Amino acid sequence: MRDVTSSRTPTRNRGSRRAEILDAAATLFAARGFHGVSIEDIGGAVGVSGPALYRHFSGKDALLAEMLLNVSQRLRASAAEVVTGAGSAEQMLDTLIAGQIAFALSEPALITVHDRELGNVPEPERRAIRRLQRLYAEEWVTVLAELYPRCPAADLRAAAHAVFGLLNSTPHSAGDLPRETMAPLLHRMARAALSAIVGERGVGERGDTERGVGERGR
Amino acid sequence: MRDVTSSRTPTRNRGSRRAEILDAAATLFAARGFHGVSIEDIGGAVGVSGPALYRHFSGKDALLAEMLLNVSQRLRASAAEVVTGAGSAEQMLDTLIAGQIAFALSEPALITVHDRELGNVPEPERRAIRRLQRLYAEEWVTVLAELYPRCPAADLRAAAHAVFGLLNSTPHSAGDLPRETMAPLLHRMARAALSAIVGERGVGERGDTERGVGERGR
DNA sequence: CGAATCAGTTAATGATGACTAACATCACGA
DNA sequence: TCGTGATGTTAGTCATCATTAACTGATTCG
Repeated sequence: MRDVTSSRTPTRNRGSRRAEILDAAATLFAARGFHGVSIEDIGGAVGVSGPALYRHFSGKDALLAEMLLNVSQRLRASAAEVVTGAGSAEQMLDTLIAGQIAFALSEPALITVHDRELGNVPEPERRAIRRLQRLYAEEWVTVLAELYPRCPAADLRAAAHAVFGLLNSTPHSAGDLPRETMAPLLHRMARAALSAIVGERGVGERGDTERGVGERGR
Repeated sequence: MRDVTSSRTPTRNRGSRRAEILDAAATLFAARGFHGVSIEDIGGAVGVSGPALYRHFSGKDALLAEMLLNVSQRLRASAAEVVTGAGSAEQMLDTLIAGQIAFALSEPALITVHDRELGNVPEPERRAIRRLQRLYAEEWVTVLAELYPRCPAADLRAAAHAVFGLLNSTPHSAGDLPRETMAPLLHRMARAALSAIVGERGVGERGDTERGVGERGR
């Protein structure tokens, strides 16, 4: 359904405009949020003005939907490939981590939009995206379950999401470190965080039940 | 500047409406984004309709500004208190982590809005908020620098932000685990992630330079 | 050479939304 | 009791914005 690059590609410069628009829109959405960006803004960012977008997308919603669908498909496919392939669970986990880092570092805007704007995707494709996201997370859980068989799946899921948060934080603290330093640092941190899933007593076990920070405004 | 609860408090139920509005707005902003929420929506959420808000805030921007300023002040003050107080660096770090977890778990909406919507705050207070956020991060860096004196400050900063990402991920993976399980899990993961700042060779050092995930759409 | 289609353009149109104005309560304090 | 100020209400106003319409220039295929 919904033919991408309808039937034959438009003679000369194939879907380049389409990709250009998606790219510019991702950057803008990441910076100002879906509703903070106008069709005019997106058009302007690629050198055309306003309603030219409707030659490529059926609307702003559809643009966002395609963008997120694309991202979640890429992530999911790459994770599935890793987990289906050969190697120990340890190796798989390292490859999953490396893949997520590479993605977060090379496409920070997409990562940002991907976990912020799902709520603005219209319903048919919203479900599809959510499903792909869930499948992606489950690939991680599968590998983690092999490494920590005693651990409840819910804990593994929560831990996986926490690591996503860790790895996807790069867009926010961007630019401070060169990629060659940042990537191994994140990898080590993610690896260590996951090693801590199992509940050894005595690390920092106290204090988590304390009240909220600075209970003033109540 | 800009008197909160102007001069004397309004006769009966002091600033309760104000707080109520801030609370409802935080939830809405977290769910649909600043521009995705209308003044009517916010009013409706507290049982008044529309422009009643202007009796309490000078505008939508000002509402957001006050909300974020409040959050960053609370976070910063609590961290400063920890670091200024007594205890080893290890203890301080645990207390910082516990504080951040408590905040993220008890006020997920505020945490979400806090690191998404800064860009929509008008300029006078935008700088103030950014400054407080920076100071908060620097409290962490101070403690980390004591624990890892050989490590460049830039790395520590990046690591701190990564841990913020890890801890603040709770709003997204919300509900899966009870707080009594989630809090210690996050604490252990954060602690372990920070222990990995120092670059031991041989953990997962390969593979981070690989290409982006599923290099299709190019 | 056409005819068709792609890819743009500018000018409506119709909603929505932030903010203002003008008017109503109602609880005090003098 | 009267007035004053805090707090609401409803009905504009003015912008902004997504989307559509009507039209134009190319490029390619027959």
